[in-house]
Amino acid sequence: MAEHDLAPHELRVVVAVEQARSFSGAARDLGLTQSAVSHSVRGTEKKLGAVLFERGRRGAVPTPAGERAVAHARRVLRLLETLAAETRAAAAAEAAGGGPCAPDGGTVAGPLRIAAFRSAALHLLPPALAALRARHPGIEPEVRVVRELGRGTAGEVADGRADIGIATIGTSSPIPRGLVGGVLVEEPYSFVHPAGHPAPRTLPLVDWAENCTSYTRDWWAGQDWIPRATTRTEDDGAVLAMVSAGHAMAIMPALSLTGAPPSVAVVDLGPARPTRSVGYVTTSEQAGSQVVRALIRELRALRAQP
Amino acid sequence: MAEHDLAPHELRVVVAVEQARSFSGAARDLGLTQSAVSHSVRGTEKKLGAVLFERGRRGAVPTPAGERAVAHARRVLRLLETLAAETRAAAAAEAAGGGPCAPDGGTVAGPLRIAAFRSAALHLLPPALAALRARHPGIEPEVRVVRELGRGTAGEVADGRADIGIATIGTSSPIPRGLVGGVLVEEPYSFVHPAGHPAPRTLPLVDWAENCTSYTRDWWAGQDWIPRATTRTEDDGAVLAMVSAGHAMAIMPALSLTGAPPSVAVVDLGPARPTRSVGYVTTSEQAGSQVVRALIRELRALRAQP
DNA sequence: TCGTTCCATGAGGCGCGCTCATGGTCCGGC
DNA sequence: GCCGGACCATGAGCGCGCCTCATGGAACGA
Repeated sequence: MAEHDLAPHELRVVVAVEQARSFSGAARDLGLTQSAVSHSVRGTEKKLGAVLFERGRRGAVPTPAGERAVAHARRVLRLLETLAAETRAAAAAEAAGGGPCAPDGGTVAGPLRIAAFRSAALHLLPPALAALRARHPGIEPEVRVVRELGRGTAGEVADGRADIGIATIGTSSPIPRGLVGGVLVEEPYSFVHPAGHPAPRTLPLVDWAENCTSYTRDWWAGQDWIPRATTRTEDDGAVLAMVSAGHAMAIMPALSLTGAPPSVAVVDLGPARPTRSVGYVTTSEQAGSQVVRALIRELRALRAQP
Repeated sequence: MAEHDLAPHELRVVVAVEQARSFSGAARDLGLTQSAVSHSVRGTEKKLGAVLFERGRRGAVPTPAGERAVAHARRVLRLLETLAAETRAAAAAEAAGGGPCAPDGGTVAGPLRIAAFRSAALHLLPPALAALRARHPGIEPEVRVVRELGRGTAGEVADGRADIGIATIGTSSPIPRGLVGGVLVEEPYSFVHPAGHPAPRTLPLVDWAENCTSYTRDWWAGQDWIPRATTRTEDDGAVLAMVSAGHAMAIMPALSLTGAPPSVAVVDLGPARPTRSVGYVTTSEQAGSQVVRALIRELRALRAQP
């Protein structure tokens, strides 16, 4: 049995090839020769005993086995970064604080890649990140907005492209296998319409692609009226703009309504209102890392004091 | 900035040094020279910019930074194993099933390191592992017997030396922080004595080091007799041997009595009998992995059909 | 047919991780 | 006190593995 293990540079090559969907492109990205990439991939495939990429005229496309390997490779690389950052931080804390030094919760440092859906990135993360940076200046957060469609932010985490994802969690989109997570806030939907409109129910309802209608469907079923028409827009920002301009009404979650202009009237839907769960998703490895835990702590703290 | 990353063999060295608490010991364990270990650790420390081990006359002891680094190193290595195993499994599934291939939950394969206390390893695991191998031939289980003393099997799991531990779970030994687990069986203690003995209560009581007396203490308190004498032996196997030979009586859990010879009489203690909980302990990371879940499933299936 | 754009392959240089050999330091024993 | 042993450190040298350079083959479009 080949006890050969995969070196980090081999993992990087495989990740780059998947991203570039081409050997020569990956070589350019990595500052290597196309030959080096070809040799490296071949060696990796030999060690694993599996073909990772289907080579074609138009580049290289990963096989199912390759997809898996790449996703894990990204996670390994990320964990190596974490190892280095946390070890350095621990050493620095030890040198500075001297003495027996707090075993945990000392200095936290290193990069933190966050994937979030739009309204969370705009309204939920900024205060949390401000508090995080204030407490731990060494952390370097990086937020990427990901549309909550398909595999959504959880997919980014599963594929190793993010350390933690801010996602909507529900029965129709549970936490995927192999990932861990938790609910941060249960936020209510409200009825929004142009302020001062005499008959908002006569306006067309607008919806947006990311909005999971399953949250509001039950509520609609219990109503004694249905909207005149339903149109669909790009995102919740566009919905808010249309409502603000007086052209539509909508059912929107609280997070999308943060900082809504006064031209938008927000009406609480009462005790039977629909709600959605917003939570975090991360990998089991990262769940143990200091940076991820620190962010979750700040997010939890916000819940009490928004 | 040194963009150098840590190679798997460097991680292995660091882990081995932590385990052996000595450079030369780690070298022996790895089949390397003491010099190689010294060079490797020094290089790793240089790359990380942190001292990982305090070298002394009596070996090497990890610094706080070293502890962190080792813990992460074990995770990285484990994740690399998972990468290889899952990639191979995906490739095999692809080759066999052909077609678009199930994205998940298909073939389960890879190493599975189990720590168990003696009687569980002897009587609980074999049927579960047999069923596991039958269902998933790709899994490579490895059972290590660990005395349920001190940190016990849970300690093995916490330290990354096992993926799952079979442990006794109770108020005096709860599931440690940071680990997850569950109860598999609630098993009763029985009174055992030499078959045909006219007055078994006159025999001395034997106990063994691993047996947590807290389980049986309450029961003894409710009895109207106390044993003539109490002696302590190595393990439950020795206890059974002494009872079988006619020299003693004992209070033993069902698992230790599996396959007891006919020379041992087992007496049910009735509805007020003491019981103990046997369960599994694993890390939150491993809890999500396919192999661990598969084993737990088999163990649960056994509960119904022992 | 030629040019372009992919990936594959063979030969050679060179860095890195290994071993061997040796040295330094602290300890306990006679 | 001095030696022997158990540690780890360090320098020299060797060989394997990874990279580059150069070249080849295959597919596609003009």
